[in-house]
Amino acid sequence: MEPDRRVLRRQLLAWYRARKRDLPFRRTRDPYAILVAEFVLQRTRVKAGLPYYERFLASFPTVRNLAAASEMEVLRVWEGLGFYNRARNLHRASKAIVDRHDGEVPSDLAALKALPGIGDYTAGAVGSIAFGLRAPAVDGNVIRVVARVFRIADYVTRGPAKERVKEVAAELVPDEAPGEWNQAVMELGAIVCVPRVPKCPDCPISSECLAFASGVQASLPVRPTKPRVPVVRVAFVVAEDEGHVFLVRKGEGLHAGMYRESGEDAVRRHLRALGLRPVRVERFAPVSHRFSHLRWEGWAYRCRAAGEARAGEWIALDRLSHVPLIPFHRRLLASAVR
DNA sequence: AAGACGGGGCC
DNA sequence: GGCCCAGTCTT
Repeated sequence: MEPDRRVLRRQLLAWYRARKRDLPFRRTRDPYAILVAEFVLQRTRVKAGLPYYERFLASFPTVRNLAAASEMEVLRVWEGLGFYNRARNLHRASKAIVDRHDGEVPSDLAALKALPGIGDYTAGAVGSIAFGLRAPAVDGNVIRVVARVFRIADYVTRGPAKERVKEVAAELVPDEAPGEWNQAVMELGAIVCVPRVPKCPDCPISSECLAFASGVQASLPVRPTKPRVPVVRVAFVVAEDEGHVFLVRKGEGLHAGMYRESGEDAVRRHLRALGLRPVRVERFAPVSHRFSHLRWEGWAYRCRAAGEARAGEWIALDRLSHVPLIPFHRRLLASAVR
């Protein structure tokens, strides 16, 4: 028997209103603050993103503030959170909002989705929470809750199961308080209907849950297993030349927009291009770092160069705190220049 | 439809 | 060590 939509809405909304966490982005009505929160929370747990949300708003309190900042300043605030294209896209979005929408976050779905970094989820979240639009916001939590309550047992990443999840999620959104409803489903997925061992005894809608009724909740939703993590051989170099460190700003790809050390060969090439002569290169520390989808293995080198750098990406040691680095590089540099 | 893109939490 | 997370963009 199908879950009762009316019971689902009533029970879950009542639970949410009584038990929701007191989160800073739930205390504001400012569409810009809500937009910032949604960007920060893309593929990121509330616990991990919260400090960054606060820090970001403290640094850029208004959309015009953000639009006026440089990309480097924005990335400095984002440093450590990951998925750095989010920061670049949010920055670009702020500029578009100033240019095309007179500095006001647009209040319709189409205009929201036209902004860089805003897809179906974020448009629905901002639209419903900030502007009361009856739009679904289907994130990982919603997929999990819907797959369980409606016992959707096929791969939710593709095909008809994916469509069914989106369809059900959209149909459940009530006319009244759509923003509260979307947050209620996400809240349930975040603290009760959790991935591994869901807390069904605490669940306000377990009476309507088809997965719970048949005891299969822990095995839903179903996702294809992911490919193996490749190993990348690397050589990182710290070049010492009167206190300068050689850094390369990444254009695109991994860590786009961040500064990082280049590989040994690239450093030698670049040093020569700068009119410098690599004099000595010595290995000083093994490098082993695992990311979510790849692993670095190799060595870090210290090198000394002769000559005087004319120009290029030389950053003085005492200015390292002013450029966006990934945390791994910051730690490596700290150990290298100690 | 699949792959790229971070980093951290948790078992 | 593997899985997952308040996703989006590009092939």
